[in-house]
Parts: sequence; C-alpha cells; structure tokens
Amino acid sequence: MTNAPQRPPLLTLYQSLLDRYGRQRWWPARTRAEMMIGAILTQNTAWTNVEKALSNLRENKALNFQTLETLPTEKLAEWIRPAGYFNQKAGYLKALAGMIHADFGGSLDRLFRLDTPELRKKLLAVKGVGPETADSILLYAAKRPLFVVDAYTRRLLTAHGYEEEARSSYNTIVTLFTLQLPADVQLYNEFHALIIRWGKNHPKTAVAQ
DNA sequence: CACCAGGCAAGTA
DNA sequence: TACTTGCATGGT
Repeated sequence: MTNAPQRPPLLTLYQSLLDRYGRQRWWPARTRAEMMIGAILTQNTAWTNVEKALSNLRENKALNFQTLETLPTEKLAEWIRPAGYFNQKAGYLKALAGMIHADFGGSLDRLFRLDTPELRKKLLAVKGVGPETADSILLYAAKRPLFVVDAYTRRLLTAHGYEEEARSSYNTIVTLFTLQLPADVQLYNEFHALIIRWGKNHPKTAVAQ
C-alpha cells in the first residue's frame, strides 16, 4: 500500500485492501475435509506445494478423514511429499483423523456441532494443530467469527505503524483485531484472505513499501 | 548459492 | 514466559 496512513484503523485497512485486490473468495477448497487437510499442509509452506500434495490425495481418493484414518502413515507421507515436512504432517493428519474417528464416529457434522470454545479446545488438543490452524478451521470450515493471525498479519501491522503490536503474542493480536472489527464471519474471512494476497506482493526480502 | 513459504512441537533457561 | 531447533519440498 503506497502512502498508507500511519496506524490506520483496521477497518480502514481492510477497505483499502478490498479496494485494491477485490474479493478473494476463500478458502480454496471444495469440502470441509479438504479445507482442514490443506490447513495442516500449508504450515510454513508455499501454497503451490500444498496444491501438488492435495492433487495427489485427490487422485488417490484420500481427501477425507475416513480414508486417512485407515491409511498407513508411510503411504500418506509419500503422497503429501511435495508439501514438505511430510513425515511430521502425515502424523498430524493421522492424529486429526484419529480424533474425528474416535470422538465423533468420523463425522465432521458431529465435530462441528460443538460450540466455539469447545471446538477450539478439541482442535488444539490434536498434535500438529496450533492456534493458526485451529482458528483457520474454525473460520473457514466451521464458519465461526474468529480472526486468524499469521506471519503476514504481523507484517501488515508492522508496515502500517503497529510495530509493537506486531511483536506481541498470537492472542494479543487476535484481540486487537477483534476489538476493532465487528464479529462477522464474512469480514474475517475476507480480511485474512486479503492479508495473504497483500503478503504475496510484499515478500520478506522486498524493500518496505 | 541463499532465502523464502498461509507453523508447530519439544527442549532449554 | 521467552527463546531455540528440527522439520523438507519447490520456487526465486
């Protein structure tokens, strides 16, 4: 954003990004299961690599937790190899599939029947699901109004005068956005997607502004 | 060649 | 609480 005002209200920042980039229509997934699997695979990983892994899973009819639950970890790791950290992520996906199977009979409908605090706790209890992954699932799969903070969010804050806030904890940044924005699923959805879109034009190595 | 990309867990102090 | 390290592929 050229000539960005110093510390613009976050809603103003949202409007600027929306004007500049337009609606993003996130998350890029056809089903809740695909969304959740993508959320694990994209951890610290370029989305283009995630797409290759998702294609492999789709070809093997494994974009669902019933299949992942019974799939050998080694086979899963082989299919998601392009997404990097494949041994870790295979274990993470198995853990998530195991939780859904053991506690909800394999039913995402039943999982998503939990209220937001319980659902968040349930997700965070799975090894490999941290705050960003949990909140992404809550926002984009469960449609709950939770603001998602990621590395780009911190960079956006830094670039617009919120330097100290950008260095604070995950939950502090969530609170910052939550207090300034109406609790609206569609707004949080679009804002986070726009922040990623902005981030792709502002790589770490680029000169600021 | 180095650095980066839609994090997280586990260990240390 | 606040660091540090390992995890790994594919693109620039």
